[in-house]
Amino acid sequence: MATTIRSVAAAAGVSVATASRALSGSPAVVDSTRRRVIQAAIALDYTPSRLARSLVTGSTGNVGVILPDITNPFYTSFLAGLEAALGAQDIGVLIGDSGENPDRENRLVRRMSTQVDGLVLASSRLSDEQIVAATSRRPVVLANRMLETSEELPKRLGQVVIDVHPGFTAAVNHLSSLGHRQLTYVDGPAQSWSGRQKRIALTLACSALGLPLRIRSTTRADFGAGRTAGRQVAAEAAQDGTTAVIAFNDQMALGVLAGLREAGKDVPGDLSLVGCDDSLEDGLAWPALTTVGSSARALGELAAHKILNPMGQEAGLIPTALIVRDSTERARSDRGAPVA
Amino acid sequence: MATTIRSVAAAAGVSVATASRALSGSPAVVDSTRRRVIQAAIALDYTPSRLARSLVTGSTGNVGVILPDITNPFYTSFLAGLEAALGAQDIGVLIGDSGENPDRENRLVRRMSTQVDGLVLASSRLSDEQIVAATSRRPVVLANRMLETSEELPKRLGQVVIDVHPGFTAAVNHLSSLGHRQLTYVDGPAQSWSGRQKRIALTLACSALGLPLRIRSTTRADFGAGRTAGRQVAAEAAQDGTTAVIAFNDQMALGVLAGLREAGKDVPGDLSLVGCDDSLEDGLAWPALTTVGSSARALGELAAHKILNPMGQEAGLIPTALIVRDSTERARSDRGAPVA
DNA sequence: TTCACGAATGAAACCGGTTACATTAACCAT
DNA sequence: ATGGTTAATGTAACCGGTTTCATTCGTGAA
Repeated sequence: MATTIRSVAAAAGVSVATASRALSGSPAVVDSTRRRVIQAAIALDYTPSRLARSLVTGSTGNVGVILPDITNPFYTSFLAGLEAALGAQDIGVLIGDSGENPDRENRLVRRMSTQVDGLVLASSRLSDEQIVAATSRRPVVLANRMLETSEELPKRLGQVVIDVHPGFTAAVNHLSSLGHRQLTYVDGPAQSWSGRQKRIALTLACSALGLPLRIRSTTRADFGAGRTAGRQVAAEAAQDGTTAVIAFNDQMALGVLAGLREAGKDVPGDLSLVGCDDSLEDGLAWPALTTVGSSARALGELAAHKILNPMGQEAGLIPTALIVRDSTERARSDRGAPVA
Repeated sequence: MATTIRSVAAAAGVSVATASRALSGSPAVVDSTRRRVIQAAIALDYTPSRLARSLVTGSTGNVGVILPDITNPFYTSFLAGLEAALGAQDIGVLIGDSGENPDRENRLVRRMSTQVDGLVLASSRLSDEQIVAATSRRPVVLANRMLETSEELPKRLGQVVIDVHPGFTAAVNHLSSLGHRQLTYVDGPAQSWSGRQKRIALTLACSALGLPLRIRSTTRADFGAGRTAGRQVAAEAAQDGTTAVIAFNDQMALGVLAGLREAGKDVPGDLSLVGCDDSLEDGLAWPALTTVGSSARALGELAAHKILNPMGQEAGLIPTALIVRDSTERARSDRGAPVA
């Protein structure tokens, strides 16, 4: 039923070898023959089977991507960047949603491994050992995660991450200069590697300024978790003196915003709020959210590049910067006072 | 290097045929043998090659999905539903972003066709003929789009759509009962099938009530297009008397919201606003957006079901309903007047 | 005892491409 | 003319599984 290369060869009156060579542009075939073959292929509407080709060449022409949550705009942008960069090279993209579940993620790795040339794991929830193990199946690029190992990295492992330091220290400096003296960080899930990076960056920046930092952990990184955290922050702000909140990502920041409002707090009137990722379209939040921005899309493109050119062991870095909008304001206690 | 079924067979001391049977659970293999083979497979960390299997069985175990824009939350939810439903059956998902470009979409169809068991085209930008042509390669499920053809449908074509009528007529009735007498619909791209459905539903509902409807078309369905449309609506509202706006989708509604605000208009004070898709997380918009809701996720799940069980020619339907929130309010001209 | 039959396993073809190697033919130098 | 190159094409093996068909062996009936 399907039109194979043998039917094309027959139609063109040549052997399958010649047909294959003619279609793949080998120079060892004379022009007149090539024309005949191509004409036959067009006439029969022939499309070569990627499966068969992959089987013999050993390269499949597609890569697998595993994300913790397709729905999250950060991963969506990441995926868009990745897909665009790979699609431009005519490479296919297999996706899997791990639902932040390591077992599921591992199953996806196994499942995909035999039909991709490489795997991109975004914010992987696997253990270092599991990741190293995956490496023995296919080349792997970690995005938004790095191995803890100080030993030499597996040869077939690449890493691309967002460097949160510049953005988060800028955020702390910004809040400090606005007179905020007690910050609260609403963290994401404890296993998250990037969450830890953020905690470190914030802790560093705060201690450099002698500012106290309160860290509030959550189990998920979504709107709902942010909301309950927001309510709690509001309830305890009177005691602990928190006047500014930094959130793990923008979705949680929106949740915090909602939680604070439910508790009768105004942003930025009562508390200032800083998000992360700059994943919200203009005007999507009200007030517009001050956020630590970085391009998830750029991260995706970098990951694509890394999986195609495995050379280079150093981690690829995408920088962050603070994007000041309307959700941060001078601390109430500091209002009217001269600028520091 | 890779561990193949032959190495497993050798290790277990059986032929490849027996190894294959043992692993695929054929009853024609005695238990003791099966155990030996399985042990060998585990010892060698054997994972069967999907490629090789597909080549001979003719079924690949994955489906392709083509979306106009991965970044759009509607398609993201759709994709999430689809991936979840297919993943549960251990079916892989290949994605492609057409960028709303028919040529690109066609290339993706060709590219994927040899490595998937079926194709899901979401809001396809292809012509009816092109879609029918794709059908001859693989079974196709159209999502959010139907063929115009009155002739018999190709046997291998399924359709799943969102039935916009209930939601949109409810929206019109809702606005009408609030005293709005001139509505403006901010449409999406003209080629969009679902856009046409929405125009039809609105026109019908309005004429049933004797309400005039102004339709404003745009070229893209994103925030930016909504914003410029919002500015224009604000500028002309004084002349044409528009007091309520319905948007093609929530992203555009947010754009319209931003555009109106830039022009000094308040929502819902000056104008009421209705979105579509209910794609925004709780509290993501301010004020919370009244919207015509339907579950893109459910549509994705239905598409997954349809591609797995091709039986049934009738289009699958996902209903819509109006979700009233805070962006719609009694028309200013009508305030203080008794409720109709 | 012999034969038929069925159960368990093995040998080999096959899926649709690519590619190493063999073959043919044409051309040039001797 | 003859032998050696080289260019163009053909033959067949191969990728890693599945599946058809053949083979072997044990068992029960004749």
